[in-house]
Amino acid sequence: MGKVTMRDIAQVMGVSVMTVSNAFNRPDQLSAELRGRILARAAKMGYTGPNAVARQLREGRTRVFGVVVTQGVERVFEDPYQVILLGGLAAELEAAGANILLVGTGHDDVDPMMRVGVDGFVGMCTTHPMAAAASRRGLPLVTTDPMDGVDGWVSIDDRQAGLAIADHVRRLGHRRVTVVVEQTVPEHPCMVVQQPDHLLDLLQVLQADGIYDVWPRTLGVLEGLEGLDVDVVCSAGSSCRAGREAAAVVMDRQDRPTAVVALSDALALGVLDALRERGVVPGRDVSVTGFDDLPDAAAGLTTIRQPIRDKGRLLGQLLLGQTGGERHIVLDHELVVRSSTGPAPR
Amino acid sequence: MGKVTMRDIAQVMGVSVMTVSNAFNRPDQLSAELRGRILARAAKMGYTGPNAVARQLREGRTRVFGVVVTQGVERVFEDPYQVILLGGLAAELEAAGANILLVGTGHDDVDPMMRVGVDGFVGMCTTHPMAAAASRRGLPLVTTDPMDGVDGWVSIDDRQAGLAIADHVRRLGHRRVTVVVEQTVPEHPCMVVQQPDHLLDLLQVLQADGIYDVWPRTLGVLEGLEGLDVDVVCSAGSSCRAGREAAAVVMDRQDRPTAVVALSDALALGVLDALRERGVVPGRDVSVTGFDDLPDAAAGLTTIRQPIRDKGRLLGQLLLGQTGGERHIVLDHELVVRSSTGPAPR
DNA sequence: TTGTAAGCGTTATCAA
DNA sequence: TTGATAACGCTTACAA
Repeated sequence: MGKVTMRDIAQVMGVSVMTVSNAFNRPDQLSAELRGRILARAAKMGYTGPNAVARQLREGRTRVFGVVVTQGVERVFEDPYQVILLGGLAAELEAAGANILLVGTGHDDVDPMMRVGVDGFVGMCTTHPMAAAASRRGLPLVTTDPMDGVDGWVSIDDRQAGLAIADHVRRLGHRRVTVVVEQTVPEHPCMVVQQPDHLLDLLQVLQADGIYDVWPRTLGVLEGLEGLDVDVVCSAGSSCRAGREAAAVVMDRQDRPTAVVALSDALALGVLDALRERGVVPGRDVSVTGFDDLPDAAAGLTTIRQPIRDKGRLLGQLLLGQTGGERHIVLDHELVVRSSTGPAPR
Repeated sequence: MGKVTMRDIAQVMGVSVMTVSNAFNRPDQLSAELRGRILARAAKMGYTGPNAVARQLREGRTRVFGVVVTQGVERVFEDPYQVILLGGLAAELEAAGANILLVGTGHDDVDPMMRVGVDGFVGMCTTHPMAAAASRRGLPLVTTDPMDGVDGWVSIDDRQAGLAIADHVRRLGHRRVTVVVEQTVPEHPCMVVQQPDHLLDLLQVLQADGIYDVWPRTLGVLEGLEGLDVDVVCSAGSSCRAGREAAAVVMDRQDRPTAVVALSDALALGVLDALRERGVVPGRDVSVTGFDDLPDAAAGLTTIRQPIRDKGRLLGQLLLGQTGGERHIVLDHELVVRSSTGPAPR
């Protein structure tokens, strides 16, 4: 029961396995009458249709693409940026009859990347170490950020975007700025306020290991703020909650900054919450900027707009081989100024 | 290239295929020296490790579970409820070394449910028609709502919860109430204001087809509001946007209700947005209720709290066969009263 | 410690 | 229209 195969049916009906197979896949290859009898009999025997895995083996492809995330699968769902991106990817793949497999980092010694049956991988942001792993599989691999040795990537010019944000803040007259950086490495403590120079050293190490991928963005921001009085706070991931925690650290110190530059909207929205809780008015008392232009940012967050959904779509097309020659795609971004930023109070 | 198999390696090295297999899977089954040579040679030949699909076929399992969604994969990501549930499920499965496959409804004539290599299915809410399809595969199937013929489900007592909401609204003195119902069938027009009786007829048909699964909740609400002046609005899905649209219809009529009962928080949050845009103060001018207690509801939405994440976790355990005998799990819910509801204005 | 044989369940090819 | 044969790439059981 449940273990019925085409062979069983063929045997019982006195036909060949091939005929049974054809009954399921190639109706035109046999008489309607025989086909009907086979299907009926198969149903009666509890046959549940051609085994998917056997078929995949035989056909040499799975119609499944793996999305690789290093922070534990469930974290993906907490980050709106990733959720939107995934939505675009899903739309594209689904239209092509392909499915998405969420691949975690594994728990024990086994590397799940090696055991999943997929036709290719998408490396989500913050997941660079998996590049090597995916390459080991010898399968197509595309990523959400520029990276060497992959078969394609889709990104914006993160460094320029970082510069644009910094420039905006500087022009508003802010001289005392806190940058909230997403810290993706669990081993390193979060929420530590550091001087930029020391932080850059750390980040550069991470970047060299391929772990820290908002490096260009961070670099652009810090470069653009050079000469000002800058602090950096590392947050635990890119979520609203993390942003709130970060803001708590910043705001409860004496010597508050007049501007907080968060490296993602998710973080920035958390910062805004924390400010309001303290009766601080964003854009007047303290300016706040984000990055991504999530839907929630429309309520008044100054940020960098990037076409997140399109990123996902294009990654899907890249994977499906639908795009022409260009496999390194740089999308446009745009500074969107809203009410969360204003002139530095004097 | 890329097509190297164990046999190739075995041939080249003059050993058996089995030895090569062992070199990769059973280090203790051969001398470290030989193993080292094999691995080195394999790498040199461009072998990328044991073929995942072949292994799955041979081992008779994939370590993958399919999450079935009927509304198109990307819609899942728009619904916070589903996202949270998925997070819990992912955490549980990942801990067991299993992965999640997002299964869409397919585009052409092919039914993806029949072609994916999985060990079982999770039927997300609003996806009942897939129950039959999943059953056709003869694989374990668990769902987020009570359903016959499945191997398990995890839910709350939706009808009681609906009654609790209605009761709360009634006690506050509201006599003119609009219920916002999630309409999941694309074929039917949305945003149509209907009298409850006619709506119930429609919903009952959908329910009979297994398409409308907040049926108990809806029934509880309408039952609890019986005798009052009740209108019903059908929204397009359960999202903030849909809620905003629904509220627009409601509020722009003369003869506004004094209370809006939305059947999900996502909808309710959209309703709140729409009210505020119109200068209407929630809880004073118009009361609003939701359902789920999403994080965003904490800002002031009266709602029903249900352990969404736990639902996902338990579904995972059910699928992995980790729960004891009980395969029909009813979780607790709780009415949470916040500022979005208040006495009916007179 | 290494090798042999026999599938896992399907589909492509080519012959009948 | 139908059937026999040979893969697809691997691993379990058992033998050497």
